[in-house]
Amino acid sequence: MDVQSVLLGFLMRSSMTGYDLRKAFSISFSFFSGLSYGSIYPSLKKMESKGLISKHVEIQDGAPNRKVYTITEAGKRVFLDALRSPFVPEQPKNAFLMRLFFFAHLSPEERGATALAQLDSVQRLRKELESVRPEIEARADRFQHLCFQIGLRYFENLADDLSMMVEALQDENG
Amino acid sequence: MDVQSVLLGFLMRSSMTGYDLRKAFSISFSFFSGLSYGSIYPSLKKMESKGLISKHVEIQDGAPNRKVYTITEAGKRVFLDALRSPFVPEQPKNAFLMRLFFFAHLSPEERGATALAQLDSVQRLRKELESVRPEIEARADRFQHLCFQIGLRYFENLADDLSMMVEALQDENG
DNA sequence: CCAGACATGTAAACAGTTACATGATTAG
DNA sequence: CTAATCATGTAACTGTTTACATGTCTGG
Repeated sequence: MDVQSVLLGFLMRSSMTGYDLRKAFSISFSFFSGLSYGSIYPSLKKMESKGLISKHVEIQDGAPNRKVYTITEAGKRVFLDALRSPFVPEQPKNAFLMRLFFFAHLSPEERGATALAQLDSVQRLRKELESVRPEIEARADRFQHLCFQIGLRYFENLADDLSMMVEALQDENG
Repeated sequence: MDVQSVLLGFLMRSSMTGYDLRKAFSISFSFFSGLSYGSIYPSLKKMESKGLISKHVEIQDGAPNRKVYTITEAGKRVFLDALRSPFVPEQPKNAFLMRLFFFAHLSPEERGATALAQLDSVQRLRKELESVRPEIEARADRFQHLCFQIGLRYFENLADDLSMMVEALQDENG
């Protein structure tokens, strides 16, 4: 799903500025990496020129004027088409699995330390996710609820795999 | 882990051509998406100019000459450093989760069909992975073995989540 | 005879991140 | 007083895919 479709999706709910969209994304998809302004603002510009969204400028002094975007009928059609289109299943590039693949080149100590570091960071992400759960679920519909659960389970499964590995590696260190 | 480090990793095992490297990658990391020539050949050129690999040309007639690359001592150091470097935990962008997030905009039938399609494609990937298992494990060390198992389990977990979802959506359709 | 493996590479296009540039207001 | 939040945007860079370009050999 490309940036434009995601932005349209959020605009289905309510009109927003680029700044707001970034926040909405980073809250709702806290298990993903964020969306940068460098990709949001150019996308909004493109979508406006294609007539998928319309802009309303709120004059402010001091701060830059707020540009509030609203999805148009054409935009809604494009969004729904994207949502219905068949998708190609994604295969994730996982940096840890790639490292693991070459683990034989490291010493037992280095392997243990690397695996432990990965486990730690996965646990940290998982706890972070759990801590924002109430905030997310407060405004989530049942699908968004499910989405969060699947996202969370992904980290839980990964953590399980990694703890198993850490134990195995510790055994070999004695 | 970037393309260059991965290529160096494979060259640690034996000298190869760009063509061979692509095959090695697509076999070993069948649970990831592949590596294209458009990213392999330029990477090899860069690494050669940095002295990380050296080239030996085998003249062939008819077919283009084979350019066999061998990792240098400098290349080995760079590879090992990359393997030991602390990594940033990755957060996957999962297109299906993004769609799921906006599922409320679809009809119950469309939701069912979309989830089923995703389940199908995950199952297909999983079966494919299972079918190449013997081929992979024949030449794998124990870490590569583990790597494969974790990759496989990722798809198994995903399939479990999805079947649960498909059932839930079928219930709502009656 | 045709598909697929072997083998190399470039160019254009596309997506996205990071860093830069600017500056007011507010909460601790 | 200082960090964070609000608010916009551009430019340079990096990485990657897709399509183009070329041609032989081998197995079914």
